[in-house]
Amino acid sequence: MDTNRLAAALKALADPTRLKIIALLNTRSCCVCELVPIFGISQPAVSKHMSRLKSAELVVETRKGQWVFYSINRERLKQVCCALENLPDCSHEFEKLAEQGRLVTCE
Amino acid sequence: MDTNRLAAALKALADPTRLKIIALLNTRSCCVCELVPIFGISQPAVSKHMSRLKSAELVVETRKGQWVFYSINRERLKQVCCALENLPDCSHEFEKLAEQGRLVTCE
DNA sequence: CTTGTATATAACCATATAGTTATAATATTA
DNA sequence: TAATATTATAACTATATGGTTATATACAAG
Repeated sequence: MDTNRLAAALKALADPTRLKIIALLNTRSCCVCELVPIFGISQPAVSKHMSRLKSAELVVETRKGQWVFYSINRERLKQVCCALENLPDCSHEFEKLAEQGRLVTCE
Repeated sequence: MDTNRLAAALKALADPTRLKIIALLNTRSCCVCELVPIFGISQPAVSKHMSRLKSAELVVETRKGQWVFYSINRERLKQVCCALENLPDCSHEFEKLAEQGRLVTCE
């Protein structure tokens, strides 16, 4: 996963409400109307959070009658963790700097 | 690490520029004047990014003469990964919902 | 077909964010 | 001390974000 994609996924996670939603879904799938009383924010606010998490592929939705159940995408979450633990090598950037004589070699 | 603190740390990481800075520092410590030509943004912009990373304790600074070298705080980054991999248990929230008769038990 | 429940979307608002330029502060060097 | 280089801060701007209310859509049950 390149840094741009990783940053986008982290952005989806980098909000206290969405992060707790992910923690909740890690325990059990649930629907919007269950999340509303937990967070004390409006139903549209919860829907928007779910939409962001869905865009980041961190959750998947399944309609069951009038309810839409959201489940965590553990694969994706694992990918994010792995990407964070295995940051891309950037030596080439330092080589470029060296070529340009911009490398600061201190002491 | 509670979800609020984790969200704050993720926010610091959830930006393409800062994420790449972290990747660069993972290869080698460096100073602001080296980062400026890499990203092609202004020096104050880089300084602000470093300030955010420092606030999140993801980097530490060391002044060496006229330069300020920034190094990655691998411990902290590891903490973030671990926290993401071990999300807090939220069963109590579902128990509360059940008590309130708000749990949606579908099918 | 109408009513009620659940969810999504639209329009809006206040605040946060990532950049800019200008300037101040810190350290080196002549 | 004066001049130069590096970094940080201040003030500003445009855009993104997280919330709101109002409304539309989807499904279930009379």
